[in-house]
Amino acid sequence: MNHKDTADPVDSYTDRVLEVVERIPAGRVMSYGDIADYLGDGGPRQVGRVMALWGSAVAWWRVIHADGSPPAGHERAAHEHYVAEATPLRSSGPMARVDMRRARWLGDSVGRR
DNA sequence: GTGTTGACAATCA
DNA sequence: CTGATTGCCAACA
Repeated sequence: MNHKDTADPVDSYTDRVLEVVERIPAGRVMSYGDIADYLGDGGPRQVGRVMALWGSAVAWWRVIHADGSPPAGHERAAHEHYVAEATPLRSSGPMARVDMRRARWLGDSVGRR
């Protein structure tokens, strides 16, 4: 029958990444690598690609770099959200970034910190 | 099939 | 803190 099924559910991987982002509570953030690690597949670049395409449909400001810096080109927009969401910031210098040590959120890890 | 690019990450200077 | 370098993986020309 079909030689190859055109399975195009918007990419199962894309759907999985967006679902995790939706799961991130306000005031917390996850790094691209953390999401990839949480899914157990792909890499930080694959997550970044999904966010670039569908990020506008989710809380993209809660997905940032591993060093706590917002995505390129949206630093200003992200900063507005952090203030509104009461995200722990660390303005230890000329540029403000998220305090990953406190804002980093993992799945149902109760024993965080 | 190869080379380049990208909303990345970690390490070194 | 800034910059450069390497590793990683997928999409694109």
